[in-house]
Amino acid sequence: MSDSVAPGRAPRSARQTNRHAILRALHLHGATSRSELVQSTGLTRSAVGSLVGDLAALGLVEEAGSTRRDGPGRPSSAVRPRGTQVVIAVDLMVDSIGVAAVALGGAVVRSIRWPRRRTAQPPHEVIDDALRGIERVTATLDDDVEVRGLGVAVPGLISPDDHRVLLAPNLGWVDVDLVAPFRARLGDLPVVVGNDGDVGALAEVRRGSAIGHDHVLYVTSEVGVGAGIIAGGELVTGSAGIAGEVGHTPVNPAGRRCSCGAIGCLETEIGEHALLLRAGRTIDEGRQGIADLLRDAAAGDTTVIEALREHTVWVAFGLTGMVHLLNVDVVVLGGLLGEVMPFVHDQLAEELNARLLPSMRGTAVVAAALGEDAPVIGAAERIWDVVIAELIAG
Amino acid sequence: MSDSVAPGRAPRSARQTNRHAILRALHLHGATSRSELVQSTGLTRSAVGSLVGDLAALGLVEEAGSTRRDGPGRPSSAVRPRGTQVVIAVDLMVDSIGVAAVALGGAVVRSIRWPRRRTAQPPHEVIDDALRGIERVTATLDDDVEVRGLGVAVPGLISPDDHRVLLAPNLGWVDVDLVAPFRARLGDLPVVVGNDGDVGALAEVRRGSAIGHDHVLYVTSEVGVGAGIIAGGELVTGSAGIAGEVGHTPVNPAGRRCSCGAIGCLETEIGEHALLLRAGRTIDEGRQGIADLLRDAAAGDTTVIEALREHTVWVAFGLTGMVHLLNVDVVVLGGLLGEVMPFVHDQLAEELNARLLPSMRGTAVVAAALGEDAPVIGAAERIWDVVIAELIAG
DNA sequence: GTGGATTTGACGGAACGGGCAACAAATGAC
DNA sequence: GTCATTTGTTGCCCGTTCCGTCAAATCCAC
Repeated sequence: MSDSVAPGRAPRSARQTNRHAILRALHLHGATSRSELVQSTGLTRSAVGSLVGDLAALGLVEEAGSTRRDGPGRPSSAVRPRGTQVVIAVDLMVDSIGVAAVALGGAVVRSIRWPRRRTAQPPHEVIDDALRGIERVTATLDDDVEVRGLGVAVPGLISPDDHRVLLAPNLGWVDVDLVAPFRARLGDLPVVVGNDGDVGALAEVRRGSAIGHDHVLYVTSEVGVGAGIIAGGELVTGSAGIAGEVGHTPVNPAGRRCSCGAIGCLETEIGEHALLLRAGRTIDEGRQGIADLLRDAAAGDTTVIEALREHTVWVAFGLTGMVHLLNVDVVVLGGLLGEVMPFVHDQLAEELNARLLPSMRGTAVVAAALGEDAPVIGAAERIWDVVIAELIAG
Repeated sequence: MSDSVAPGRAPRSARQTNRHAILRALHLHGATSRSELVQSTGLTRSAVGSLVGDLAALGLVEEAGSTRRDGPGRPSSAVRPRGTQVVIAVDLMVDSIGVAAVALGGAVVRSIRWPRRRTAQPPHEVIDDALRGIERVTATLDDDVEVRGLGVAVPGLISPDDHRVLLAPNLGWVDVDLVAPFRARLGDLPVVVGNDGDVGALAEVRRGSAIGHDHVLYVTSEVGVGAGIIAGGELVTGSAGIAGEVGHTPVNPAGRRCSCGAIGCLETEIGEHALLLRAGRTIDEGRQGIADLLRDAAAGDTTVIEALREHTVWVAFGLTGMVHLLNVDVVVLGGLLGEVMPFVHDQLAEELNARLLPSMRGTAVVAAALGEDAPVIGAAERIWDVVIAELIAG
């Protein structure tokens, strides 16, 4: 039970809470007028003025120009996060590694991505590769830019306590510590490691196609299938931080054998391999095979279109249980599931709605807006949450 | 996005927050020494003393006697919720109606339950029936007892905004307002209506077999199957307040036709009717049929035992997806699923663990400790949360 | 253009609540 | 019985927000 949550040891911590509320609002919504801040926080003009002054003194925000054209009255000055504060985000995917510098407020300042061999590789090689990418990114940043933290997205199970990678089957990793090696090379910056499904959900709900929704299910598939859950506006990571591991849920007793040993897991029905096999192709083609397949679908290849149709039946089948359990506003599909959406959206919406209870038929299904960048952006959001809390305390 | 959450307009609202923290701790953990409150809240002795004084002046708590026998030092006085503050909780089940008076701190002061015909009945008849029960309960309360609110549990979909019963298939109700009629007869008390699965989960996590756990899945079945979710210590009710409606999730394409029109819903595999049919009995026997069946199982009836075995396979199958998605500490089974646990616990734990990912194999499965009282106790918890917030504000 | 209405920002005083330190009270250990 | 230890109480201090007032900046009507 969340019990020892110390209440606001007012007044000092009340000010922290209020500073946090303002900085968080600026991070999430971008430039905001001071009068809007007064309304959204419920604080008085004097309090907001004082708090914004604090944040400006810390170099986190700046006030610039007036903003308002509706009605009389003195225009309110705009407060916006300064672009000189960034975090670095790293996304270790199966096929590629992405690195980005993301400013307070969510702007992606720099972003690079390069391919990776889809084979098991020892962690230290991957870490070195990522560090070279980080250096390429930081080298191009302006001199006055400060790096405040590092966020990492990994397709695996992450310990919520010490952020070790407990298991990443698709990378071939078992119990890998990423925090120490990264921190050793980057100074004592705060480092956060998150599951790609979890941070992907966070990215889509803050910067992507589910903005403004409090109840969101994000499902993504490459080789594996993962999900991220937002309930009541908060990320649900589960008891051991491994919520959303839906890939090995049994769905088809008449299905193929899964890498986990069971028969007919969701992953064996809606993962990349499943789609390639349904279309009569081999699973060795990887991302390129999927790209080829989608090009053929666009060209009208009936075999591929039929494979997509079958695939979509199983996607709807798998989503039904999750939506019934969670009652979300919107289901966001990333990875392969997002890529095929242009071809299957109508069929998927129809099949899903047919299976859902009448009360849930309004549930929207959309493709991820951020595509393959979702995890890296989500990793940035995760670390920004931590950094904001730390900066405020100082 | 939960955005307009006004931060602590300190200092006044900080005091509310602190009062709330203390009263909530007393409600959840019962009598607590003042020094324990100092530790758990992080406040100073003076602040706790002042806050407890407030609560005592409001008639909500009392200080009585000393408590401490470990080591030297002045013993700390115990603070405990006063039993003169109660809420009324009502549970409208398919087979029965329960009414209880529950004190601050969770003690059940009075509790009655009487059977109901398992047929559709117009709402006003049920409400009148419940009101008579409420009067029977309140009539026996001491004169100095104050009733502060009413909580209702209903097996149906409840609007989170106005607490209307949008749909209760097993009661035969569509869009029923319970709040107005109850409030009309009980004065302007706060009234809260909740789904039986949701409040059942709350009851088990606060007063039952999942105390202390932050991530809990509660699954219950009578005729229908419902679930309640606790994630991060908070009840997850979903976008429209109808999370946990897992009964009509498709699980068995080769199954029977469900009342909802689909084939092989979870409800048609693990509901009461499913078990009765598997054992070769008719579905008209209702609760009595289940009681007979369990008696026969205890007596060693092999047909029934085989039916329970099959039933359990499907329970494990259904739970697998939910546990993979939510990664809970513990799964609590109520209703029929709890009643059969003595016969199937080992098989269920084994089958579930065999299907779960290795990282989740520690997930515990237990029978609900509160049995059929879970919804009524949970309804009391829901309304107490509201009442506590109101009392604190005053 | 000019003056009034309106909204916002800044400043000073007031109230409120928790932290802190000193002291009194209640117990166990010797 | 004395001392160490822990707890409750009291008075004072300090930080934070709130409130009222005034100046500044804009829109609008004339």
